[in-house]
Amino acid sequence: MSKKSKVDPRIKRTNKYLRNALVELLKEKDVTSITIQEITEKAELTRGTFYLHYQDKQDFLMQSMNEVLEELIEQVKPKQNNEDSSEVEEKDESVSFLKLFEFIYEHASYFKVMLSDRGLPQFRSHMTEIVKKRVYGELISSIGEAEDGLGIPKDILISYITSAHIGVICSWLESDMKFSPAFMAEKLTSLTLLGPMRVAGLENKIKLPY
Amino acid sequence: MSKKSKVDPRIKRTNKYLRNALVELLKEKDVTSITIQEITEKAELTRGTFYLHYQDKQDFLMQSMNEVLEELIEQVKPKQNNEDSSEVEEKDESVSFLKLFEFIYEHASYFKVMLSDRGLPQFRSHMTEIVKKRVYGELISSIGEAEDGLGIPKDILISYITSAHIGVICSWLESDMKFSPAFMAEKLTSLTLLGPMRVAGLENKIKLPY
DNA sequence: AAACTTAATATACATAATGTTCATTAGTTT
DNA sequence: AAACTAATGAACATTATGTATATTAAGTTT
Repeated sequence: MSKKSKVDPRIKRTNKYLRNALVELLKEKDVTSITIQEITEKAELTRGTFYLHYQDKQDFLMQSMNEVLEELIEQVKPKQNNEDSSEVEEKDESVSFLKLFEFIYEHASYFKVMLSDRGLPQFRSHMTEIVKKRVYGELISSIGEAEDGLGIPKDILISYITSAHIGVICSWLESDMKFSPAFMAEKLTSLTLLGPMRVAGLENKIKLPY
Repeated sequence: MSKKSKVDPRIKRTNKYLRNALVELLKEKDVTSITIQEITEKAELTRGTFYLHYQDKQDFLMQSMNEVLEELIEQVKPKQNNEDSSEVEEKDESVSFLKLFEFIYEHASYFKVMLSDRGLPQFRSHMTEIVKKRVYGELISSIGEAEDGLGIPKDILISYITSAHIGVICSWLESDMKFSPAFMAEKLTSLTLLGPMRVAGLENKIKLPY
């Protein structure tokens, strides 16, 4: 049960070809209009081979999506303090957002198409859940489990922050990563902690309507 | 060129049936796996009738999406001051967010499915653009056209705020509109103006990592 | 290196959805 | 009532899907 599972290299190869073909096709057309035919053609495989591994298109899309996102979850997961370790690794929670940006940077072309409206809608919602968990974790570590007493319903707060994160990630991808992961992680954190207006330096120029 | 265009009532009827059928089907399965057959069947029309009006499924989806969203744009658009009017209607910009929530409330079941991952991905991106324009408008009215001098790149700022709005709208829809449009508009505005942490009352409890 | 095992291929086939055509019926407009 | 046009019904060619099977090729075991 160790790291290296003995998966037939032909299977690995086939999966790789299929996934690469998918990404290539997603650069040209949206996921809906891509057929299994096209995928296997571009992958230079038989259509029968596809059905040897996946039930249908949806199954294939979900599996390849999950592979990437499970890897992402691994990366972003805060290091669990080794119980035996004398050094408690009390690392900053927000480092995980840096790791998030770094991981996305590594797989930029995949994330870019999948988060665009050509990609699988489920990809976005899956990613949103992942980010939400992290946001939630950050908040709890700051304020405890306090259910209310907040000035605002918790789910609104969490949705606001989470979705803001996703939006910034998308715009970063669309700009072809104009800024470094570190820069993005820092800005994103201060946007949330200080609020967008204060970060922009517009604090006094705004009028509160209510 | 007045309001009422003389469109054959049969066409209106057909379109209505098709759109209703779509919404019904979207409650059960995702847009990808819905066929033209099913749509026309549920609408109790011939498949040939469908092709009388639309090129293909995508065309149909886009057209019905645009109908709804153009109506939304109309609603959300700030009233243009009548030049001749002695009373300049200097209404609060943020009223437009109230109108946004009210419109969505009226069409909740449609927005709910379309923004879910069963819906058209283009719907989300289209809506994001609409909201972005309004966010942009609000910002400019507060700070002028200032390109920089902001403490943060403008597109990051705009994306953060815009996407946060969409996220709050989605979570509101998913909760089946637990709160009133007015409540939502107010919370959303203060989240942005004051920042999520200040609104939540967590301002002092947080640690700034950088 | 030979024998075993399994992945990939080539091919064929049934099924389902698409998109088009056209004559006929039914509903609207003038 | 006549003219117009939308909707129907039916047929048809085309394309993608999903399944099955015998054969070839590649990887694993002994």
